[in-house]
Amino acid sequence: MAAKRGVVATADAAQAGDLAARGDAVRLDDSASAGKAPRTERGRKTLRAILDAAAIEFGERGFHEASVSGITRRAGVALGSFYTYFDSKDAVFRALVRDMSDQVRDRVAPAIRAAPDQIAAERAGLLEFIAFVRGHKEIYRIIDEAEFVDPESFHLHYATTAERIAARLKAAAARGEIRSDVSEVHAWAVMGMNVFLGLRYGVWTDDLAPEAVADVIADMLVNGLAAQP
Amino acid sequence: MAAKRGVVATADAAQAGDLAARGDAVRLDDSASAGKAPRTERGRKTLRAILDAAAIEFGERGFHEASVSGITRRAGVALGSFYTYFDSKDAVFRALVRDMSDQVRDRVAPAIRAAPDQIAAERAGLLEFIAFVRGHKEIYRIIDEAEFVDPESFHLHYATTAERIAARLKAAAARGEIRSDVSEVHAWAVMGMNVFLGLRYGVWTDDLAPEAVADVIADMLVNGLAAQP
DNA sequence: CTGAAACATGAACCAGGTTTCAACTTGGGA
DNA sequence: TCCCAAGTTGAAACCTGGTTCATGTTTCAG
Repeated sequence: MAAKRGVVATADAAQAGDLAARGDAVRLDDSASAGKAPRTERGRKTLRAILDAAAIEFGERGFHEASVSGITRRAGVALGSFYTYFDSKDAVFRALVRDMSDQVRDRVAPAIRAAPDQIAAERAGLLEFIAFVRGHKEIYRIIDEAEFVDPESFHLHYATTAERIAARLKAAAARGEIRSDVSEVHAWAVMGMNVFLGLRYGVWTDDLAPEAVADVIADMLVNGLAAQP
Repeated sequence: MAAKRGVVATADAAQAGDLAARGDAVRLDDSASAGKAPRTERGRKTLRAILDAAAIEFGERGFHEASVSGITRRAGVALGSFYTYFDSKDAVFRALVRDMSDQVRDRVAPAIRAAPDQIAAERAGLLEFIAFVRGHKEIYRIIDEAEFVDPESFHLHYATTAERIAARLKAAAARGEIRSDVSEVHAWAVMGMNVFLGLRYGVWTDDLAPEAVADVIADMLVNGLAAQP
């Protein structure tokens, strides 16, 4: 768990520490609504506290149950300060969805890149994804709820994820590592598997090691479900 | 498209015709909140109109954007009549989630039962599921939003679906039709694939025939992703 | 036919939460 | 040191929509 960062970081907000720990100032500034980016260090700290608090508030209560006053209370700032950085409740949510989507990608991509072959890559990707989810159980509530609150981001998240999977499968096929006829359908199948396995073994319970899940799936990707010889 | 059923069925409500066409009186009576089941034919018609309208309203606008007055307007009944049958907005939603969950099962199960072997069964199940989804695009919005509005139903829906899949895979394994080590992990993988393929090829666009999707997946279940000899 | 139960109606009530705003504080550059 | 743009504050205006309820209408068993 990250240490507190100044007086504005309440105990609650500190729980989302690594969101802030990335310390990505450019992306942080982008997160605020247009024309509302902070201009001083003080402002950046407040924006950060609000974003961290929002991730927790939305994750725990869902978009509609969540309240702006709940966010500011967790962040330890006044209600009005929220509107210094965001135009609306919707706006923070949108910022958060984009941020979460980016975080998953940034976390999973390196693991995939480091794998020696494509089956190992899919295994590593799933493994890393489940691990990520265990540390960010709020991600499902936020991305799933985007279907209703911010459909564009929802669509974009899954469309680009599927495209990324399709691209890497096709590249692997070109290298002869997997079957040559891989398609968008395979990509969506892989994505669907991963998302549901993340929900079941990442969010719902920790009763099975991510490695065990990844092993089963890697084996299934190689051999299918057919009876083994 | 089903024909209108009496004056209370507005054009909008009639779109969800087959919900009513099942004409399952017992389940319909269950749908109302406790102690609010209709006792006359007139009451049953009104409840049915409200349920049909609710499916459309929730499907189009999502739970929170949807309004009780929107439901009653579509159903062609007064606002107060809603509370003759349901205790709250949450209550209709809950009734609808259970109903949708049952509908999917009732539609997919026979197709699976009729298949000659387990791979054919999985293919038929996916095929039927995509077909069902194309006729009920609102199902994703309703079941997905249950994660927030009615978590128990959401959990139950996926937990029981996964159990059903696991059970049929294990039975097939016992018959020697598929690999003998199938587990809950395989079941969740299959479910995840199906759900996402339904979203992509059932809800998002109709650009690929369900048969084509099902063929690709059936082949993948037999041979995996590994390079073909 | 008749009356009591079931059903229908929609204006009004009300709680809860978003957003505004005018007054106040802070901090860093000149 | 002084100044002012940036940032902070929280009470209250404002909205929205769920729920209630008193009144009127329909149904059907006896």
